Amino acid sequence: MDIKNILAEEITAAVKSVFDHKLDPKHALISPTKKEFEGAYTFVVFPLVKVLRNSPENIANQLGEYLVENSEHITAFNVIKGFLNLSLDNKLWNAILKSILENKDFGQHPSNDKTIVVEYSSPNTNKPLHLGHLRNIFLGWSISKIAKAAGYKVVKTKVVNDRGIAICKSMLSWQKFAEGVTPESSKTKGDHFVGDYYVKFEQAFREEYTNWQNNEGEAVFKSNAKDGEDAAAFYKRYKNTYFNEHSQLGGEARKMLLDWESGEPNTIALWKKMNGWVYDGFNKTYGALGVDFNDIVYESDTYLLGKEYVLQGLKDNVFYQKPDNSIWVDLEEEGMDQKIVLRSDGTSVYITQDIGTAKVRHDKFSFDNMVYVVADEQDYHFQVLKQVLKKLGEPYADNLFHLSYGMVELTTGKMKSREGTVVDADDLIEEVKQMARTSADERGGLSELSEEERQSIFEKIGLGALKYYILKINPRKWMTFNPEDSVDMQGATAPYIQNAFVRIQSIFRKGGEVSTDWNREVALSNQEKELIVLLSSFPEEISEAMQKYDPSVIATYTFNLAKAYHKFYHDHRILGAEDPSVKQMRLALSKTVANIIEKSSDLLGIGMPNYM
RNA sequence: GGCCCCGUAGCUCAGCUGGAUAGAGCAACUGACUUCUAAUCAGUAGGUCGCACGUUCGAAUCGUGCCGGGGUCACCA
Repeated sequence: MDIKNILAEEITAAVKSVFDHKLDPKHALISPTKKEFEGAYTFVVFPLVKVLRNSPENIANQLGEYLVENSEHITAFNVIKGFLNLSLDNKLWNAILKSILENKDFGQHPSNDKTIVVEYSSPNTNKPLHLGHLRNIFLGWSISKIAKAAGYKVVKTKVVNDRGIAICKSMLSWQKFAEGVTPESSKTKGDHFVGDYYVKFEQAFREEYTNWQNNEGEAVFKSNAKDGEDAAAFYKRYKNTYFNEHSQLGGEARKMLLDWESGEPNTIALWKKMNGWVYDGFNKTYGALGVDFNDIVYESDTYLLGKEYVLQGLKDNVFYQKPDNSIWVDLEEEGMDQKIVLRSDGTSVYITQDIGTAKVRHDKFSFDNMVYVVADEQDYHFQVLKQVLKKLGEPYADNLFHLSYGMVELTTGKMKSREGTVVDADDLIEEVKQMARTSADERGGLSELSEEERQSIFEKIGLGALKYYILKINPRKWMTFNPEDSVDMQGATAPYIQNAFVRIQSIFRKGGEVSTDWNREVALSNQEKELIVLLSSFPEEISEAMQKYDPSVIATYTFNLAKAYHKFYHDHRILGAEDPSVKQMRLALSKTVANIIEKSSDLLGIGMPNYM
């Protein structure tokens, strides 16, 4: 039972009957009436003005009169300009409330027999997760939940970048400096432990580079600097070349990478050991965040993938080869550049792997859609990937979606790992929980609960606040992370939403009992109707969030629902309602609101406490 | 320079598949707790929707051009 559908049908019938015109469903624009006007839903008649060659007021008035006369649901109407505002019968409001209360799966769309693969998180194994990863993880998790609610079968996956020069740096650094210390012996979380050695490598390398600059580097500077380029600028630009051509440490790290690629047993053993430490650490973080995956792809398994497809593409003239044997694709007709797809030595580049991974995934899951949750600095890469797959004739190429999200910046500027201005994920998680605890202590509640229960509540509140703070913003936008705002507990925040839920739980603890059996003629207040309108729109909100790949749609919706409830709660007595039927209706309404708040928040990965 | 994204209240953001007088939250100020949880509610104040043209009954929303900010254009990932 969906109000908008009911109204759309009745309005279509009215248009047919009054004007003998078949209303285009696209023109059946029905939206909740703005608060300052009388009525629950509004039909916009402007699109009919031209075809009916009549004034908006006339059309609206005639339709209104017809509807009040002929519809059992519509009790009154008013017309303002081309807006036909309709009031609905109490019986309908009560019936809708009952149907939502009774439908345990309300919001869940029927299966569409489609599979969607969501790739998110995708960390490197040389350092711990930070704030930027959190935005990625929250978005990926939420989109997975939303897709499921929208009727998809969902596969959550991540690509672990577990190989390459970066992890070799950590390995080499550990070998040189650790003297056998392990995460266990130093009581350090594994990913942080390995990250520390990565930082140590960078420090040692910087020292080495500075030394070199003061000795044989000077000659290189003099012979290679561009006109007018000063030493600082030159050495900044030259850093990579130095690493590859002069550096002792760089040489050792590259040697390690070659050993790894050739499967040298000691190197492989060290690599496995250190990555194992990192995974232990990551798993703790994922656990704390309440997220998981169905499928994990390791780059070490896939980094050679895609080559065969590229060679096939070369045969099919999708690609072309340069004299040095490197293989390229020409996308200039599509407004893009020439891109390399296979190196001259025959090894894969980034995009080669992505081509391979896409194909393998399609073979494995026969997905209909795939979403890559990846930061917007890779917009161009995904445009290219999509176009290349299209050229290769992959049928799913058009169904790839890059959920491109903006960077998270700090109030002090960009996060830079090299400058140590990165907000660590684990630290942040601890801080937000602590803030929730401090806040609860300040208001003196929850003292009667066990420490275990309190801990669980603070996790929900603290993490909820953080998740909501990040997810409420449109993914596309860059955001500035303000630590104070992120743990704000008032206004458009998770705690505000949780508080609405908790208030409802409290009512039921104080003796409220839900029954589906109440007098269906009970009159509802405007606020009660508004709540029902909001509840009814939950399935649509899910569709919209899915269609836009945007969890902020759900975040805004959930806040609006909580807000409407808080207001209702303030202005109405529930347990102390004047009439038993009214009381039952309000209990049913409260229960339904709690259900939908819980489901809707769950789509954001935010849990509801029973007390706060 | 080419391509892409962003620009709405002091701050953070909704609204953008054209629809009513552009909305929230925060911050500021005022008020509401012997009452179902005040992590709440109500009120006041706050706007050249970056600028200019155009499209039409109607533009924050669509188009074109500019201005400002960012990203990207590696045999890195």
